[in-house]
Amino acid sequence: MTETSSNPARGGAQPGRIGIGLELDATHLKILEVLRENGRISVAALAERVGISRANAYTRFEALRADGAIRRFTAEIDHVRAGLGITALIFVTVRQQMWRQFRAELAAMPEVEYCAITTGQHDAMIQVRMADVAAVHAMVTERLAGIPAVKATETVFILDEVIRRPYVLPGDRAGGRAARRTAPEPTGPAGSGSAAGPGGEVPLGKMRFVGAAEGRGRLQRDG
Amino acid sequence: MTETSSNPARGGAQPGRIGIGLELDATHLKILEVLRENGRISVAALAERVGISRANAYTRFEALRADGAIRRFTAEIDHVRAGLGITALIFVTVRQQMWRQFRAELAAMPEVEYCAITTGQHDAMIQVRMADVAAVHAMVTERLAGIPAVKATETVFILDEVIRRPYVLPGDRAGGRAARRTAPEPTGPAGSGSAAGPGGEVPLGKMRFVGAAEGRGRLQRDG
DNA sequence: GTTGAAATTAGTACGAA
DNA sequence: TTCGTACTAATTTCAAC
Repeated sequence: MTETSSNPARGGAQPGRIGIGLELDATHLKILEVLRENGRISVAALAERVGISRANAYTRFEALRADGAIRRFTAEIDHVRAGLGITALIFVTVRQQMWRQFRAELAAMPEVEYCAITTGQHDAMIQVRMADVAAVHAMVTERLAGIPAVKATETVFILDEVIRRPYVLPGDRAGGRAARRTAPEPTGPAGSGSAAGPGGEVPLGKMRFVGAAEGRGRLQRDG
Repeated sequence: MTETSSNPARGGAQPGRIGIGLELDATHLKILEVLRENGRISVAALAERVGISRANAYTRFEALRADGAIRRFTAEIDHVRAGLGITALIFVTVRQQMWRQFRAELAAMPEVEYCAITTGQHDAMIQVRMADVAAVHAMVTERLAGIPAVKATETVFILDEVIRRPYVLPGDRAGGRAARRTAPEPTGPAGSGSAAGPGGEVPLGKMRFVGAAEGRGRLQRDG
């Protein structure tokens, strides 16, 4: 690695592209698994871990980058140590046909770590990291509220981040315990009590899949 | 870098720790900014970009790792290319006093990319990546439903991920356009007056901050 | 797809400002 | 503290197998 290491084939990974450029085999996935845990590992060490030759590792490594399967390498930073100890989720209802504006405005907000368009009651979910609660409040009321495309917002604070994995990969199948649903969980706690019984009936009634239309209108009518 | 590069001073970064181990100055933040964009950059190139000597860069680099400000380095992977094209958010209501079990079960689910404890209507938000919609359904109904600690769930699908930044850093202040809507914020947020502006009243009425108690009970009563 | 050797680069240790 | 330099070790590239 010399310098910026910008992805040379980014152009090929642009949205709208359909075809898959690269067939990912088991070796590719293994490489990704290692790289996910240690993005700074040398290709030589990577080859040893995956069990392939160095030249092969270099080839595949470069192919994964060129294909776009590996977007980039980054450092996981402790935001609390970095001075941004407050994390909040802002659910946004967007005025129809103002999506383009909404996205443009959002792109100009560096405090936004994540933004996804969702089904369900709201239209988008924004995750922000701030120095304090007041900053979140200011962000919502002064900035988001000023965007015409934003019809309404709902903010919740994140109290703790239990799990944070860089990226889930296929093959991340529950190798541990749990999961085997109706079957007897080995180490899993709670004996058959509330949920799935011996017969394996899962209480679906308490589960909700929220479609795009449901629930709308509660925050819809605003000034 | 030799091999796995496990953080040597991880012990000092364990949860519960209060004091700040390292005062982050402007140079540290600059290093983090570069590393966030290119986690595989060599320390030599890093030094050049930040404008410090190589020796200094090595010292600070190691200090940031030892302190825990840099948690680890990782590869950003295109999940669609990796075969996990469906992303969903699952909002979970957790039975009180069963949090420990909930967290333990969650830890055994590798498909979970992110899980945060939140205020608001629900208690936790889980983000999962799956190969297809059916897998999400199976995950919710067969796995989550089987956890006694899970009282109810609400699932929404992510249609598009507009913004995805590795980590927000202080100094990520809106330098672009936009935002300057009603109030002329200099740099930092949290101005004295929460909203307002010259003559610009911000419609606070459509904004909602959702506390921990509000809205509870809708999904609370289940079988 | 693999192995081995050459050239380049990275990481370390030291003294000086 | 930070910088500059020299030394050692490792990585990457390129070749032939």
